[in-house]
Order: sequence, then C-alpha cells, then structure tokens
Amino acid sequence: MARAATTTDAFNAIAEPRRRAILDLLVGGELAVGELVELLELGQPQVSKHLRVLREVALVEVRAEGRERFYRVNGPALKPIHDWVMRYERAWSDRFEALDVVLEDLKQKEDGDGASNEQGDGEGDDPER
Amino acid sequence: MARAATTTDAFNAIAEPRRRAILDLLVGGELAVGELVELLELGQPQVSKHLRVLREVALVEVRAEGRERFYRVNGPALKPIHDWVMRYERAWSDRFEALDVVLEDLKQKEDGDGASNEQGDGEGDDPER
DNA sequence: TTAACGTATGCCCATATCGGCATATACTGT
DNA sequence: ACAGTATATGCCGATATGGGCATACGTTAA
Repeated sequence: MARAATTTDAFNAIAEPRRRAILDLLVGGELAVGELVELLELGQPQVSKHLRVLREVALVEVRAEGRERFYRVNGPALKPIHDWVMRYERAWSDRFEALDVVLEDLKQKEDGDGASNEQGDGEGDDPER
Repeated sequence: MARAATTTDAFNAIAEPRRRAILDLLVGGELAVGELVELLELGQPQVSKHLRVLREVALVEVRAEGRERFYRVNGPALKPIHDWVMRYERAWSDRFEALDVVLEDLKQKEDGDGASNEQGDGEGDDPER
C-alpha cells in the first residue's frame, strides 16, 4: 500500500498547503475559480484539481452561475479535525496546565490522609510503571 | 513534484490514520514502542517508522530507559493545526452563527438611521445559551 | 454557427509513500 | 563472550501524488 488518497478524509485533504491556502481565501466568501487562480500563483488546471479534492471530502461546495463556478467553504467538514485536535488541548494550553495543578492539589487533599509521596504522574488512570 | 513529505509539518504527519492512532494512545501517558506494537495491530518496524515521522515534526518526544524507548506526546506541535482550524469555527458552530446574527443586527441599526426595514427576520428566540 | 471565455479532465513523470521482511544496532543478563 | 530482548534502519514493490501541458466541455457573445 502507498499513502492514503488525499480524498480519503479532511485530514489528508488539508495536508496540502495549497489546499489550505484555497480554504483560507474562501473563508472570506465565495470565489470563482478564476479569482482563485489569480490570487494563488498556480495554473488553472491545478487549482481545479485541488478544488476537486476539496469537493470530494466536502470541504467546499460549488455554485454554478453561467460558466463560472463559485466555491465556498463548508465548515462542518472541518469539525472532525477540530474535535480530534481538541483532545490534545491540555497538552499546550497554559490554562489547562494550571487547571491540572489545581486538580492535582485537590486530589491530594482528598485522598491524602496518608499522603504517601506521589510522583506527579499521569492523572486518573494508573499507568503501570 | 509529488506529494509533500510526511515530515514536512504536523499537517502532513497526522494525515496518516495510524499516526493519529499512536498519538491517541500516547495521550494517556508515555508508552514504550513494544506496548504500542501490541496495542496497534502493526509490525514493530512500521511503528518505529511512524514514530520517526512523528518525532521529526516534534509531535512526540522520546525518553530512553535501558533498551526501551518511551514516547510521549508533545502537545504544542499540534497548536498550528488547532490555530488553523479555529479560523473556521464560525463555519460550523451554532454559537458563532447566533453571534453573526446579532452582529448583523447591530450593523443595520448603526448604518441605518432611517431604519430601513430590511429582512425583518423575527428575532426569534435563542435557545442556545 | 463560430469564436471566445471559464472550467474540468487526461496524460506524463519524478517523487515519496507505507507495509513486509531482513538485518543492524543497542542494551541486559548469564 | 554469547544469547536474548528492544528498537531502528534498509531495501523492495505497488500506488497515488502534484505540477505542466494539451484538450475537452459548457456557456455566452457576435
């Protein structure tokens, strides 16, 4: 097997920087392909191909008007990514780090009559070693 | 050119489902390679390779202990993804949609002294709190 | 109808991938 | 030193990629 297709899911689709660039332009409102071509520095066929990928994973939607096609972002398709990445928020947010400290404190006071020295390790679960 | 290297950035690294699976396991606390191999259904060399990719984009960090290597998540490396995806939150969040309605209202009242009755979409209740 | 415009598709190719397997490297215990 | 464990690396093959270019398709204007 090779790498998963870019059209597999939103994760694969947005791995390509130019596709993110397209979404970044589209977030301001819908644009026709030609406008995208001008804004990005890329050939029209390439832009069309990227748009196809984005369409296939539902990250964008199209509206035809005459011979032009206006593309717009379809936000909800990004939610899976949002949800996934949010599971890691505590890993970078100072807010959560502070919260962890507080929780740790409370826990110790609750548990700890005996208060045997605990290393600040994982939280709730009990990882072996 | 072909597709960008998986080690280009976090976006490319997490496009691979198994790498996300590894991170998902690691988020509970550090694990040795062997433990990952057991949990994932994948050969040890493959796991090591995925870990290498994750290491190269700083999504994980290693700690050697004897012949074992304990891997753990390095959250901040995910922040770029978080930041990027958050720019689109209004595109799926009801909360933001509601906010948009309010802002639209305010704008109309500001602009229009004359109170031109545009879309008088009845304010409607806002069950969302 | 014909020409021009806007967009999509097809073909080529160099490239990086991912899994499987064999093997190298590193550390530990006897 | 030697065997055994834990992990990393190298090579292979099948595959999909993304840009460049030509061209097909669909719509509008002359």
